[in-house]
Amino acid sequence: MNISLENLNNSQKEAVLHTQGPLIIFAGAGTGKTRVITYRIAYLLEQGVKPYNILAVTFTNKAANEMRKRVNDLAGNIAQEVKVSTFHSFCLYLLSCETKNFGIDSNFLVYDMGEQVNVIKECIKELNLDDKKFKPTWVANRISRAKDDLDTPQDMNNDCQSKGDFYGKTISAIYELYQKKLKTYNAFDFGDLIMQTVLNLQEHPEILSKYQDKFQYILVDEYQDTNHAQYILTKMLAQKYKNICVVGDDDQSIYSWRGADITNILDFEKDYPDCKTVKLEENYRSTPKILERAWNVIKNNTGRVPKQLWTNNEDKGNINVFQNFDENDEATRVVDMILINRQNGYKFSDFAIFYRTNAQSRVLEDALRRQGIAYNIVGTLKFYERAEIKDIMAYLKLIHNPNDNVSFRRVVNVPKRGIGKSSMEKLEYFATSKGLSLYETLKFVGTDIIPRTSLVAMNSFRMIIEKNVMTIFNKTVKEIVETVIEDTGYIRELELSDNPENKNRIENIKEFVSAVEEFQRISPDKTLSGYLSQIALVTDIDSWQDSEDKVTLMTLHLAKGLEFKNVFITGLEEGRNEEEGGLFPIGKSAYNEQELEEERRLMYVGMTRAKENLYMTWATSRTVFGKPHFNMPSRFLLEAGFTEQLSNRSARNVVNNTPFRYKEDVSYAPIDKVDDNDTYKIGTIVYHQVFGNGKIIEKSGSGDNLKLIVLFSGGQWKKLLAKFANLTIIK
DNA sequence: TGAATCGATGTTTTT
DNA sequence: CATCGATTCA
Repeated sequence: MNISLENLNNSQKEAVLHTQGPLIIFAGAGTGKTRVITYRIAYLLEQGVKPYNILAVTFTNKAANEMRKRVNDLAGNIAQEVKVSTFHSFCLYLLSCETKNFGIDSNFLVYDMGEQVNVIKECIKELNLDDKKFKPTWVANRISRAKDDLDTPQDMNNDCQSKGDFYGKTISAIYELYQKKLKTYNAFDFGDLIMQTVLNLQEHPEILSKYQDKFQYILVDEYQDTNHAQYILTKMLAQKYKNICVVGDDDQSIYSWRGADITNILDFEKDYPDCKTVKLEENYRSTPKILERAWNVIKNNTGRVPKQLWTNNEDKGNINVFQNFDENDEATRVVDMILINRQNGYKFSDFAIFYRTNAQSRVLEDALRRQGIAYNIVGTLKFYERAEIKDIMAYLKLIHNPNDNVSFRRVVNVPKRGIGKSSMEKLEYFATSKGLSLYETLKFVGTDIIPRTSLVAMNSFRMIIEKNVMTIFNKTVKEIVETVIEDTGYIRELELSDNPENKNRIENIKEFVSAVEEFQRISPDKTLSGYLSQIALVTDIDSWQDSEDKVTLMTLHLAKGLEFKNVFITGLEEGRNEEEGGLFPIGKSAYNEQELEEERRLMYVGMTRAKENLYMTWATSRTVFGKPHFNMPSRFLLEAGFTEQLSNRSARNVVNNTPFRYKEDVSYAPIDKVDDNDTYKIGTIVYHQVFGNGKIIEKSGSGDNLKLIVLFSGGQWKKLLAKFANLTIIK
């Protein structure tokens, strides 16, 4: 092996060659981050570092797979032994290896969000709490955040006690019961995977030491998205050798709502005072135009690590901003632009449509389907979240661990066996009083507790599980799945009904069977238990194929790390007031500086995905919950420097004749962040004699020179000199 | 027991 | 508006 570093620029080379000691790489969008990581690993191997001494952590399986593949291409088969995985699968691996030492039942499972919420519902019921006041999903969220911060139920309780937070104290009680239940069901949720790994390693220094010696070289990708628990985990592992390299971009931190702590990247230099810092600022992805606009947006954020992307790329392509009448108009416009632009030789797979919320995808899908354009939608109805898949999975989980009450409840009457609510309640009651799982209880109850017909049905259900439990080691996972489908008559039931949806469901189950087959082919751990623990960590984007010639639709969050020649960012709408909220920046985030900055980073991420053409669209009217809402253009459009745009009807004609023209206001004044005038605040609603009511979106200058940009209802806006505009403040 | 109907409720974003 | 849950009726 002989790694040539010819293909790297100086900063990249610096990052690759610094093999000993802590290193932080600020890698802006499109600056060849993955290339640096893969070269770095290859270079380490060339220097004689053993592959099994290297750990590379990413956030998605897709990123992990890609990295593994690219290291392999570069360094050859030796790279197979490098541990490349996501945080979650790494912890799963570690916990599975150490079940004995950590005192964990080796049959443990990973619960997904739905299952997590189910258990929480149970807890709320059991504690006689009002589920209106303690919304299960909200509680689940609170608990997950606590785990991200490594807070135990006791920590949470103490914390809330000292703050006098009565509500939070109750949540800590739910949290405590929830943990107890997870223990009896022998399950971990996502947060547990990380937190339990950390806690156990803290408790067992000798085992920690073993892993420190094993992973002497640690690489963390997307470091800006790590939460406290993940931060502690990497810090612990790296403590002995301090060969830790983290790669990230504070401007692309978009997961704080999931516990990601941006200070982890900003404070790295404090943790490792002797660390080396490398900034990658040369962008190889986008045109100068795109970078300039993206920069205009992101520079409005405070507390950034100073850096600015630049590029030598050819200045081609264009940026278009479209105002549309409503969301249907917007969708039609997007599809029109795809069809027009395709005549320039682009494939459908060169286009991506991004949106802020999943709900926006439907209208876009309809428009694409009308034109017969093939599309791939990533994220909404996740494959493994479909009811039919979850049903089959629940059977598998029960076979793996019959005490899993969550799965038991899910499928005891699926397909219909005539087991109703009242019978289940009786079983539940009896199980609670005996302290047994539902499945165990079923073995003891007689007709004195549950009516004969129901009991017979329940027992036939139990026999299906039992029969499969006995053969679990003689069969492949695929065979078990097939037996389950056969024994339960799941597909037969679907075939009987003439619900057209059922055809899809059957297709999905068949797809599921082939996915299981695929698992068997590639996974080293081919057992049922291996399968179940893997599958919980699989996400939609992992299986997304970019080889097909299809338009890609996804949320802006999922877009991170990807690139497309043509990018649409849709729904760029500013709300008119705090109560109604907007779409992007979403909801109340426009009124909270921290949240607003995260929205801005999300916009930045979206824009920097584009290689050649960027389209940004918004609609004056958008239907929300069946009611039309009137919005104004997003402030991000203004920040980017677009104060004029191709408007509704005229735009389409302009576009058809000269497709790639765009209007922009190059003299757009830089935004003055100093708020030295309290009369006119950003967000203030004002009245103008000619234009009516509007909202102040931006301001610049001061005193007599104070300039305001006011967006008036109806979507038009004006730059006004405050001195002459004679505005009346409404609110 | 289970299908049907009514009403409340909700949208960020997801490993 | 669409989905989920609870309540009602066959």
